[in-house]
Amino acid sequence: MSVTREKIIELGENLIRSKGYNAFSYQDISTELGIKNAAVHYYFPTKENLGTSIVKTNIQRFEEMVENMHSHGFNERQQLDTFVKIYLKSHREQKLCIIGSLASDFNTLNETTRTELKRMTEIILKWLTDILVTGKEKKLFVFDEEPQSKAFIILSGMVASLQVSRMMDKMDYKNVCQTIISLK
Amino acid sequence: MSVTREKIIELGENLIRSKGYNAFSYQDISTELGIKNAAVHYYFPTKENLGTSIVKTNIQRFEEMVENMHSHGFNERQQLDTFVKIYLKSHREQKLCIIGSLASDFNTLNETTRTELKRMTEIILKWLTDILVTGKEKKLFVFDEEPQSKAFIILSGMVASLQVSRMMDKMDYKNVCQTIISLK
DNA sequence: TTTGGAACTTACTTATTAGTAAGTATATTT
DNA sequence: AAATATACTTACTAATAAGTAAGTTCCAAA
Repeated sequence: MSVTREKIIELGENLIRSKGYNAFSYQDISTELGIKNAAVHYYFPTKENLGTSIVKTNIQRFEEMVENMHSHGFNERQQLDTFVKIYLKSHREQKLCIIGSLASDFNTLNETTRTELKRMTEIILKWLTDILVTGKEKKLFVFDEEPQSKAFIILSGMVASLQVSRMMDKMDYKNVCQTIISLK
Repeated sequence: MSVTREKIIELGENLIRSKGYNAFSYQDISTELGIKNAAVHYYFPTKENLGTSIVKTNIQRFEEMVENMHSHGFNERQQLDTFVKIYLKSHREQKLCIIGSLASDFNTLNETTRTELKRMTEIILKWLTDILVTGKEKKLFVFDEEPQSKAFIILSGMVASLQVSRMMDKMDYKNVCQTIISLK
């Protein structure tokens, strides 16, 4: 695959996560890459195309991470910790996650991008739920709630704590993440 | 105060909460109100003015709600339930809360709107923390975490559950809220 | 050596945006 | 009755947005 194409996706993702979908333009990308506006359209004819590709890339990256954890024999706790680490990194970079950024602009997204975003959310929630169920069976986690609700709350907590923490100066973000998962 | 002015603020708030700050225009407002674009600028010269006024109005509304609860002798549990009800209503209306919507666009907001949004977040978090502390003293709530962390997690949970639930079809949102506060 | 395609640029168009300057109608005050 | 203020409209400007059509450069295959 083309290097420029990959750079556009990467830059687009970072722009969405820092400025938001409706605040970034093809000009932002082309200027940064030292190419012309039309060159971005060459790879992604419309902004919808780019948006959808960015979400698809994120899904792929997540699935690769999960596969990677399996092949390394990570247990459920280690897998959950790895997931939380993604958010710790986002917090350090002062960026939102792709779900949180696009969720706010959901009503302005086109159908295909929406569908992919929904799919991504469902994939993560399913993975989280599975991990919670198996981890509980293995007595790695202790909790009383429905695994599905618990998964939903962990994801919501991660997504919004990035958003809210951006508005708070002093914040023990790591501690907040620990409390959110709070699986003894 | 002018009726038109109030209508603009109300409409602007709803537009931010459904489309996002960078996706709505003065045209959206003027068309809906049957007035001209310039009439909106008459009341709010710049979009920054409008954004700031919308946040300020929300702060005022929140403070009035708190005063109202105090004068009605609501205990801490009743107060927390009232707070959660705001989010249940938002969920029914398929809208985000003002904090969640603007948090995503935070980096594109001007300084004054940012400051007001920060102030609003701090006011809510302080109120939540106080309620948790007092409610725990009165043995209305039982929890082990730091009240500040708990307050942060409750707010984050409410904010993001609106965002994430918008992407999920079937959802027991009320149950999720109950689990988030999960104060026995 | 030509042909074809990939990766662009040039040079636009059209639409929409925030914002403004100057004017008008109507009601209120002096 | 004249002056003033309120609440707009008319008619713009300048900037930026997404998107496109046609051309160019360069490399690799036939």
